[in-house]
Amino acid sequence: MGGFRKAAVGRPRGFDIDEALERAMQVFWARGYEGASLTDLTGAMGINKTSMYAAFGNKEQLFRKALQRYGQGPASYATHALAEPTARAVAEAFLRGSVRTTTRSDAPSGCLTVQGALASGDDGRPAREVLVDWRNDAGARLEERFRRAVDEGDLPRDASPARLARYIMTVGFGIAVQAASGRGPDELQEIADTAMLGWPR
Amino acid sequence: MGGFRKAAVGRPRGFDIDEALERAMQVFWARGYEGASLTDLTGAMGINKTSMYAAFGNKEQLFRKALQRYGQGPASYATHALAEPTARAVAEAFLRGSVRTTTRSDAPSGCLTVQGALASGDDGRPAREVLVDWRNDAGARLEERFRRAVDEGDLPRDASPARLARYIMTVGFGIAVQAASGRGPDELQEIADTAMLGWPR
DNA sequence: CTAGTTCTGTTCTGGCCGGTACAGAACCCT
DNA sequence: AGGGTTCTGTACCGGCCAGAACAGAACTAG
Repeated sequence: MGGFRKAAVGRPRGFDIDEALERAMQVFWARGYEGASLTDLTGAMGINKTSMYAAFGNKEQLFRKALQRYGQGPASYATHALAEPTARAVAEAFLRGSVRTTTRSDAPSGCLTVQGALASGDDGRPAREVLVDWRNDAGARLEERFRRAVDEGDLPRDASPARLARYIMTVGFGIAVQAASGRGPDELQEIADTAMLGWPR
Repeated sequence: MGGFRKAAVGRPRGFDIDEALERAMQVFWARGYEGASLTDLTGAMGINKTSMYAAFGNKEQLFRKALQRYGQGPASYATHALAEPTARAVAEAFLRGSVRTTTRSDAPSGCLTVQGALASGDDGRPAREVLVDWRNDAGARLEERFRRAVDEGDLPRDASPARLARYIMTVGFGIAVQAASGRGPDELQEIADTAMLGWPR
């Protein structure tokens, strides 16, 4: 009884909701939350406003869906990196992933979660808050992974998981800013390598 | 024979142009270029639109003036740091300055040049470009200083000034993002210290 | 076929955006 | 005093914003 995601009755949707979300994600990625107007979004999605509202609710909910997709797609490196066997390998994979993701040729430069809403007017506040949470979550998962590494003896006893996680996140954010400024993948990977020079041995 | 900055004749300006610019800078700092509306700006400046247009030209020129003031005021650490005697001291002073500036209690969190316009709509493009230039300039001056350090034997022969400068800039940007996410000065200084662990000896 | 449901395109809204026109106020110089 | 100049306040502009109303189209279930 009930709980169908998609209704079996009524006029069928005339567009691919997944593809439309992908396009919307790219627009948010390039222009940020407030910088992306409904006209920009629906234009890229190939639908009109009414269809967008029917399918996603409103602009903010569309953004949340797009962010979710971002986390499962382009930013999945942040999760996959945690599976590396050592803390060093995790950090390296994380930074390598951030370099690749922020300099893809088929997507905007930079990181959606950084560009999305660092500063904004009042309308952008909800987006800003959800992005702050998103970034903090990513840091917390990294910290947890490093804590495990200490427990396993992979990191020295006196290493601070929180400190290392914050450091790696910070470098990742910095890489995103540099990518948005137009730096290429080679320069950024060099930065990532430099950042690992001080890693505990 | 002309060239007067301020006219000697006509009704005198009814507000302190310097103080108004200071207020405008803070609004741009907190909300970014596009996020700061003329209503926000003139409200904080204590004047109305007409006066702002008469004094500064338009929103973009006001932003440029505010950015200039930012460089000479809150962000002057970037220049002062270059005067430190060693490359390590320069890097440390630069990061320390970025931590302090992005976590001042009397100013918005974060860095104006990062928050101002990372991503934006079409209207924000000029601001975005001027900020990219600003950030690149800061990196170039750091690189030049490190190059001198190599010449002086202060840094090892095989050290890459460009690489080190980009790394320090990247960490500075990352710190700015973290500050905007609400991190406090102690956490950020710890990050800065961590970032220096890999510095060439 | 009809009724019910859902999607689509057009049209409209009130509000805010950056920017301007204009009249009057406040000053200097003669 | 009077003219020239510059600043200030009000009122206004077209344009875009996010969002809603509504009619009709396209489907399923009976």
